[in-house]
Amino acid sequence: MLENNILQDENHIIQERREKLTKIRQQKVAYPNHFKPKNRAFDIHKQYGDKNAEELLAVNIEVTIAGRMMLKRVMGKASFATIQDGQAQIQIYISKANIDEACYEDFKHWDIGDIIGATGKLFRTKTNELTIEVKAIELISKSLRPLPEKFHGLTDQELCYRQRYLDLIMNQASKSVFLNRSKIVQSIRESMVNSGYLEVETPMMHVIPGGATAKPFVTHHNALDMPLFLRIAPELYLKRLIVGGLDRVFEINRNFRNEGLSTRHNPEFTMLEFYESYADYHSMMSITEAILRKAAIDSIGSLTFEYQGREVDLAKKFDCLGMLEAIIKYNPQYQMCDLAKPEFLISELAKLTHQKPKTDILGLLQLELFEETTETKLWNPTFIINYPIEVSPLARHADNNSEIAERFELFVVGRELANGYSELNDPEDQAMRFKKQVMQKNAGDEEAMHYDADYVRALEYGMPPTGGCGIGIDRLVMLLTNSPSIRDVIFFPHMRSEADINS
RNA sequence: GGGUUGUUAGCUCAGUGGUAGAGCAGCUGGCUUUUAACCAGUUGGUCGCAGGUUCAAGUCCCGCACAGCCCA
Repeated sequence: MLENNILQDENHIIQERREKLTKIRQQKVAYPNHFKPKNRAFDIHKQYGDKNAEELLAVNIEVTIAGRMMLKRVMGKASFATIQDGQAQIQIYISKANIDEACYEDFKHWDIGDIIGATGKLFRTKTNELTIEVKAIELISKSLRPLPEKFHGLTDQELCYRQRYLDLIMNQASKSVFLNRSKIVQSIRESMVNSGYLEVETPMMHVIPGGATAKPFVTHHNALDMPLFLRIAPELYLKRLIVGGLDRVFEINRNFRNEGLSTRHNPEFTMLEFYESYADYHSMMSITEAILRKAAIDSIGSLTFEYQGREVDLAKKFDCLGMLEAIIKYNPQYQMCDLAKPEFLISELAKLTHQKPKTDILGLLQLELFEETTETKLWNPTFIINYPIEVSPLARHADNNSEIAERFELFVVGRELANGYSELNDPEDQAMRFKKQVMQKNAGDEEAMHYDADYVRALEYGMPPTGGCGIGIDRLVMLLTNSPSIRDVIFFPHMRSEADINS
């Protein structure tokens, strides 16, 4: 059955190449592991890119490279090929006059996509291209599948996502997105470590899913015969560490949410969360600004850039607005007094969404109206503060107003990028908030939180006042790499299974 | 979940109800400085899957799968 499926997408090109491979196997080790490249194309260009033909001749530099053959031009007794290694491409020149005749004949039958190694000295061609004049060349790894067409490359989005390896071979722009992703994550680590934060790892499998309002994935532990949930957020564990006295902690890791897929949602996504004792949501906003600026500089080298054709400016101090203020600022048809009336909000939301809101809780209605009318209009970075307490069950309430959480969310290009607050460290208040969540869950809200008794117990030992924040790494990478879809910044985004490959 | 567009050779794409096409890749031959090399010849198809209408379907109709975009 398996063999059947493997053969299913065989074609005559693959057949030809298998026959070539069979011949290679008869002569030598087909996939040898002895070739050691001494140079990389990027370094060669960097080091010798400014040397002219005479200078190259004078210094007589010999290099040894290995990589994938991307282009091949055979002209009788001499040929050119383009070799691509990790970072760049370089041209090689193979003349029958310079190498063994049998080897040259072999080379003529090697395919685009094959991985080869070559040694030779650098020179410039008539058209002034830096090129390696090959004196020894060998096939290192035979490629059985044809690469996409050399000019158009791979453009089918679905294939780019499903066969990312092929996308990375063919599309330098795609590779560059992922190089930037790595730089961004590295930059964030530096920001945190430089500020005295300790990088930690907390469980990915939770007995009680917590730290966010979201549907979890469920799995089962056989030996203990118990259900386990893939984590929706690390928050409650990181704050347990704050209770334990690790006073500045951060974690960059995956969260899992059992929700729909979209250009902004993948079921597993990467979050940075960080917590600092004796800090509050204002200090978290400052740190967030600093992290984003450093990440932009360290990856793309600028604080201003385009996202999907429109300028984004991270240089100016980020705007900061109350949630209700923001609604009114961007939707002047509303009055502040209206936004305190549930019946007004219900009728507005019904108009906007063409369905009756599922809740009559004031804070939830206000948040929903904000999401409907305002969120997408927040293009340049804007902190939204003064969230209703009902939608912030883990956040401290303001000292002078028990209805308002000391919480912010950061929006950029109309999307939520970060969420932080002064953490709720009053164990009795937290117990009450969990109880309210449980009531909502019992009333049918699948996303409401569970009661986490161990977390309350931890708070009962005393947690210092703490500020905490989460930043969506995938969305940050989208922003800084001008990527329209979250799938463009995740190597292997979740896809429905292919009908014919694994069935 | 709804709307919409797409799915044709390994890739990129044409295709007016009447014999399934091109370029690249592959194969054969030619060519000692090419640049998506070039020239000549040539192989390769379950037209996403399954039904229907029709003398005749890649093309029209229905359903399904997968994907893109928009909306929720």
